[in-house]
Amino acid sequence: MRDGAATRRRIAEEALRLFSAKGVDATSVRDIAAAAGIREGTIYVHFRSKDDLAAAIFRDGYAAYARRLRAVATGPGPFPERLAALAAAVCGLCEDDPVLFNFLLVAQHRHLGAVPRDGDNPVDVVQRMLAAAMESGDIPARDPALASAMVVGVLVQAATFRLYGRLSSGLAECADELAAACARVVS
Amino acid sequence: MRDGAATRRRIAEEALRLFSAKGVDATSVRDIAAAAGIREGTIYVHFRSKDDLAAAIFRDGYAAYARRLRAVATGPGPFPERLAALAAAVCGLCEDDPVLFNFLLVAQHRHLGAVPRDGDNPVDVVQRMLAAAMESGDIPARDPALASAMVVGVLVQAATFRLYGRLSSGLAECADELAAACARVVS
DNA sequence: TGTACATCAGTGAACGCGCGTTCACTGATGTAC
DNA sequence: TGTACATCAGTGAACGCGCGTTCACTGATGTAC
Repeated sequence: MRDGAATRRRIAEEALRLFSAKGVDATSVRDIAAAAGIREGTIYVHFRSKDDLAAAIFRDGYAAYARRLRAVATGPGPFPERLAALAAAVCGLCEDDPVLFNFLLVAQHRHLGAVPRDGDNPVDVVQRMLAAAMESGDIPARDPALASAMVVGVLVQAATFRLYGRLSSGLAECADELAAACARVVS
Repeated sequence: MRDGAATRRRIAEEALRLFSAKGVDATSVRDIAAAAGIREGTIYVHFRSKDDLAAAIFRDGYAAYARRLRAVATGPGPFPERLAALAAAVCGLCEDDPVLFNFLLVAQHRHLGAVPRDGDNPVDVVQRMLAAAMESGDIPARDPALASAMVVGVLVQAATFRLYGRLSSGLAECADELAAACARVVS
């Protein structure tokens, strides 16, 4: 009955953990309240609805993800280095916070429609980076959307395989190989 | 009150359509029954539960998908041709039956755990094809799982972009370019 | 061909359960005087 | 410093609704004689 911001954070944290593990629909408001050590009603002090909670978690996680990618994608270095850094960043995000990564992966199909196309979006970050590289002649020109599908596909599918236990090694050990694959696929 | 097999097929068809459009959880048994022109109880004549229905649709769709890929992946031609045929097959499946493709995409995270690793699995088909190509020296040796992630990633992400309207052209027009991208990424 | 019967797809109404959400209330905290 | 008050995070019990599922029953169909 004190620090509202901390409670809100705890609700979001526990909801993310449960949404990621069981899916949004299989997680009840009571599950979340119990995990956060509060009553159901309290959730509605901080969020308008369960759907609003899920959307807020997705929006924030997706935006944070985009920010981290933008930081390496728009750096000053040469394109090949920035592409390698991008691959490493995706591997790092998947390894460091698999719960968030898995949630974004599973929930994307539900929330992607509501994502703004303003750059707070990991895919747009990649697409702009590749479009700029085409303009400056670093890579051959092709449809930037298709090129970003290739790079995103290589990285996200590898991360997905990792989450599903299809990969024998960790993503960190694959980062260099994935970076090289991204370079090959857009070359 | 007559042809049970036809009714079962109609239930599965309408359920697939609704599951693909709204998601499994947002589709009620009553929705499916109404779409199929029957009463709710009839669904339980043909399926043990709603979950069983969704699982059966996923299993059958995934297996059919695997069969079509296996047909082109294990053909007699040289590896580059078979890889190109694989890319074309994925594009064809996405364009010909976007409802099924979208359902498999969205529902995979729920049902992938129950998928057997016996080759009735699109990913295993690709992985085996690439492992064989490595053995015969068609492509450099690397972790087959990682290599299949790259190829599957390129193709599925392009198809995903297509379904989300991120691609200006159809997948059929991209098939050649995607085939080339797959060849580059495993080279 | 006509009759009796078994089968089973399909019906229709009902079941209870768990869900998301609401709301009057509590009580700790910070602030004004 | 002490008192009165406003604020608002959090409670606890309850709400009704829609969900998946059940089941006794119907009646069309195919079969045996």
